[in-house]
Amino acid sequence: MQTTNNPKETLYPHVSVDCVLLGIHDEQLCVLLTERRDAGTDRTEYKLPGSLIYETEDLDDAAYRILNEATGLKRVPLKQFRSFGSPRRTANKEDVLWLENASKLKIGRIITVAYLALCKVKRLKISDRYGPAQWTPIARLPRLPFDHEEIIAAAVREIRVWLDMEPSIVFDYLPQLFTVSQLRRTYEIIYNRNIDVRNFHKKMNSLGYVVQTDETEQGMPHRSARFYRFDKKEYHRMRNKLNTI
Amino acid sequence: MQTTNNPKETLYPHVSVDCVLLGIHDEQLCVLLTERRDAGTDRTEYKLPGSLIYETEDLDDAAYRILNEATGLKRVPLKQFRSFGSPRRTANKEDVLWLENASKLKIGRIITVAYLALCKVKRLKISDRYGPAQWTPIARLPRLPFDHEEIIAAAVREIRVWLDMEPSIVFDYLPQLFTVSQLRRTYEIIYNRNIDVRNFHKKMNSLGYVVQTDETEQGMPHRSARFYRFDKKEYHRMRNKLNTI
DNA sequence: CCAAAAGTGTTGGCCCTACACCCATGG
DNA sequence: CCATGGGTGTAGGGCCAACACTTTTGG
Repeated sequence: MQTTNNPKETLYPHVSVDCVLLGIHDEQLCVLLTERRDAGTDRTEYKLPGSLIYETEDLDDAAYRILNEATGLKRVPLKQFRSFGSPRRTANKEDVLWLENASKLKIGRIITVAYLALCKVKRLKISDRYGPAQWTPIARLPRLPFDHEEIIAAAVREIRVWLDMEPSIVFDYLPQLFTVSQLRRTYEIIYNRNIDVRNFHKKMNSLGYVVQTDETEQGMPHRSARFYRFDKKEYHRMRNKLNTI
Repeated sequence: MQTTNNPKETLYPHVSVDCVLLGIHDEQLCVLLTERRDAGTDRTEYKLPGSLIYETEDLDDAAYRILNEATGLKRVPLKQFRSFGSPRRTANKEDVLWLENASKLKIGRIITVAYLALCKVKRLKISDRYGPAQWTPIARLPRLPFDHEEIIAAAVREIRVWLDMEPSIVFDYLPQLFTVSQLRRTYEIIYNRNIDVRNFHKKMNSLGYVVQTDETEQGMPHRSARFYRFDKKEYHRMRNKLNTI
């Protein structure tokens, strides 16, 4: 892959970054998987988007690079949530062969640092670098290489904690104008439970940073829903107030 | 350090594990630092207990090895909380020289995986492998190598979140029999705020897994306090019930 | 008897939950 | 006019915070 000895273009074959990019498609929580073509076979297998880091690349920068290569997105909040380093990660020789082939490097052991994001499905641009990407329901994952299944399970647990502590990430996911229903469905799918409609309305109206607009959703075969927007300034004002107590 | 090519005794010079071992001493939150002797000088400097991992060593196993080498403890709950991999970690040449000297390996870039634990101060046994260890108040840290100051700051934020989600870790820290005061002081020091005595008593009595014993603390120049114990079975029973809803 | 810490209840506010009906729109 | 989802209020319970006095012990 690399063509020079410039450390910015030289891979560091000991540490990788994998991104668990979550999104919602057909009312299901999905994860973005990229195709992995095994040399010499015509099977198509899937894996988490990820890559070895470069010699002088920061972990966060590597995660944003992978995000961008896989989706075309740039400013989605990404969270490092755990590192996986079991020596048995590379127990499957087929996985190692594939990686050695893809990186042109001799691979021994690899520690991977896992990142998490909530992404808009629609904005997805298919990357030509790592093969096409595909949203796959969490509930119907194919067999994945290394410990990617374990990483995804940890990510699903983690995003709920993250969303509890930093509700703004859900607004990066939604369009600028959204209805309370869209917001509620998003929560329901991420937490995998039903949420009471009235209580949810009350809650959102009490927050202060979810504000009504005068616009409504048109063309629905039922009463039209009001659009709301996320007030980022108010959100950060409230957050700072809490932190300084 | 290593003497053979056995992978169990060969260091993997790309990934290290650092442990932020927190404890309470003189009513202050402290972190365990180990001495680092710089070759050729008689200065004594300090660092977090940590080490490169071995070729075939799991990250968690490395963390427990470091815990044991630094304190003699074996079964303290350790939590991986973040990895640090800025290429600028190794910007200070003195730090790199020291590490190369200590490991007898050429060091380029290192990613470190940071772990956290709450340890009993009293049980501390001084390790002879990495030099003596010393409890140092968080509020008065010396200059530390690499990004150890940043790692400690992240650990202090993290332990509060961890304790909120997994209250049992505080009972691993306390003696088997403890008074409500001891428990409360522990919380006060970790969260760095005062806690109302009556409310705290009520709360602990309502939990179900903090149970009275018939024993009392003797020899105090004031009314003697009742000892309580942690009911581990009840704790896990309640925890499972919550998770299955 | 004094100092020092142990222990104990009540109240109000906030937030969460449960719960049922009318409204607006497109077809 | 009907099907579909949009939108609304109240009451009860649990948890938290604030707050002051009596009890026990050793010296």
